[in-house]
Amino acid sequence: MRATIKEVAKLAGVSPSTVTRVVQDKSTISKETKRKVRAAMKELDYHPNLNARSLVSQSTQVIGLVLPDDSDVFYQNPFFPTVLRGISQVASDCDYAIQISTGKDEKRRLNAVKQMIYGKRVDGLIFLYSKPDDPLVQFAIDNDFPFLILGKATSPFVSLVDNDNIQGGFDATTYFIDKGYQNIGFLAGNKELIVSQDRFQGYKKALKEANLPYKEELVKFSFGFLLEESSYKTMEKLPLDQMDALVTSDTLVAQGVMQYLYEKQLNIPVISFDSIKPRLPMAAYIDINALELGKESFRTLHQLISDHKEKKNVCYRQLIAHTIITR
Amino acid sequence: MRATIKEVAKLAGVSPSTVTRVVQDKSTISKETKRKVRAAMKELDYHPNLNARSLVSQSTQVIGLVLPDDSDVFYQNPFFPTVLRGISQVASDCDYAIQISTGKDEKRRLNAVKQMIYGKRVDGLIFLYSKPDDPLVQFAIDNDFPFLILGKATSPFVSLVDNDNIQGGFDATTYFIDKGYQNIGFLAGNKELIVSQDRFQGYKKALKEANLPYKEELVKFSFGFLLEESSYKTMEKLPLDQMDALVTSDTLVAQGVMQYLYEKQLNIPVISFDSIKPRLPMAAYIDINALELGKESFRTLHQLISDHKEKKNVCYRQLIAHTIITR
DNA sequence: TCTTTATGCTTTAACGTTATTGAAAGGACG
DNA sequence: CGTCCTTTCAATAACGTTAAAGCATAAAGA
Repeated sequence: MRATIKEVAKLAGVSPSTVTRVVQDKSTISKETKRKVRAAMKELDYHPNLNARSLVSQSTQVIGLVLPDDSDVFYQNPFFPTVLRGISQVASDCDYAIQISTGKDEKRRLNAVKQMIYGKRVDGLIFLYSKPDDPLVQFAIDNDFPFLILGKATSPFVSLVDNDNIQGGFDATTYFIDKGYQNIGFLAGNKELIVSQDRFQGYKKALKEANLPYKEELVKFSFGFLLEESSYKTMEKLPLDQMDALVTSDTLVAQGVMQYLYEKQLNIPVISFDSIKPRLPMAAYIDINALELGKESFRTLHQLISDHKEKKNVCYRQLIAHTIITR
Repeated sequence: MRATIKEVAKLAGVSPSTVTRVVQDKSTISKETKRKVRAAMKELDYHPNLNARSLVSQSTQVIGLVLPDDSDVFYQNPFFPTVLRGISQVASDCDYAIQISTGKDEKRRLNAVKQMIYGKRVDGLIFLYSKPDDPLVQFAIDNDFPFLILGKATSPFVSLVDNDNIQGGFDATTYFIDKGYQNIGFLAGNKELIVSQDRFQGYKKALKEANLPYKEELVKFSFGFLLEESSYKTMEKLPLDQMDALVTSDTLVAQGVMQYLYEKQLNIPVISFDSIKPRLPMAAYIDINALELGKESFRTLHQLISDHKEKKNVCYRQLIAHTIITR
């Protein structure tokens, strides 16, 4: 049986609350008392019961991670483990533990989130996905619970951490401009996605600042369930002979593009976005720095949690810088 | 502020312990009392404080997942999210939550595990990796804490769930034998790994049962940090002209092999092991069923936890069947 | 000398739940 | 009519911790 704080107190010849004060190391305690208490803790191999602590202190030092549905592609994405690592690294440095919530369907996931919040099992939540009108996010809002979305905004006034896609599109395009290319194409995935829109916006901005003309015929959006294949096909519609470089918005798009270029024996330099080093021979890629995204998520949530304790109602929106990696 | 059990009791006109009994739904309670209590719970939107519950009941309904080091390849492996999904599915059906432990280095991860066990934050642990003399596993053993390894045995008497690699090697080889091939090669990764050994054993067993001769020259083990490349090179040492089919032990090995065959324009059918559908044009692959591996892990741990409560000291070793997927 | 202030510790009362014990009420049975 | 169950509930005492308030003692200032 594990030793309790009372036994430590008795052995050290002090009261339980003194042991607490030594553990917390915040109040004024004499050297001698500290020594005695620490010796007693060591001798009895004392470790506090965190449930008891959470019960009285109203805080758990645990955060919850809300994962997307099982079916979500996110799961197969190397982005996910990397973000997890980032969160986990900072969390463990701050002595926070991580609880995750996932499940077969939305009902179960909502249930898990309810348990976390109602059951007082976590101090805050990070949503590792973003979709409009998500009931789990809404639940957190309704309960005035500290949370943050890693991704796009789905409602006003929610905090979030995301990568700067406008800047990304800008940097990708500028990379080619600096190399002297004049006719730079742009091929993105689903036009409805904010990611695509933002990167496109960055693309246009780069052209404008370099005083290069925007040519509509060099821009295409592909769509379809199999993005790789639809991008392959969209390539056929682009005037490749008038293009000397191509910015793509996505790993899958890039894969379709590269496949096409390889088969047609074309040599157009391509830049894309990814969170891991792409296996394809691209000119360069924008590394979206999933690790830092994870780290900053935790830091921001941490801030949100302490703000919440002080009844402050704030909203943080952080954009994480990427790195451009050239071959 | 959240309603407590006392307020529910007062509203329903019963004692707090009666509310508990209604929640647990195990004792004999009159229909009428149940109705009143449930109505009160609903009206006050009551949800129990799980920390308080855990404190007194000495159980948390949470399990811990111990992930490997950040540096581990496992992280980049699609195996990981799938196993996680499997665990999570069954866990959520059993009303268990999941806490994860990972971190930059072993020291931090050990710390996290200590917090989980000492702090009474979880009822059991699943290790999502297996390596010899792991201090975290040893810690669980020393503390007589219920746990299970998803993977190979590292010490005697530890419970585990793993895929049946001997059977896998056997089935892979038999697949080719049934097709009429007589000269089946075997190429594995690191010979020291139990996985390689087991699959090799299955390979030999299949040959023997089919009364085919075992030809040592058709068997090679490659090794090196970059398994894909070393496998590519090992291919040069195999007498491919005397071989009409090849069993490989691993996705990465298979990738090197396929690359080699593609470049040399050779047409030797290959079979490999994987947890997702391989992108390469292989003859077939052994799907190691990561989802079921995860599910069974939780079920077994669940059993271990209740065994532990009854002071039973048992050791389960489950092997999960794979599926053979042909093109 | 008397008050103030700082230091160091203890006492007390929670936090919100559940397990245990036992008691009241009602019925069955000899 | 008393005894013995059953059923149904309540009272009480934990579970292990911390926050808040209070009480000494010693040092410093007036």
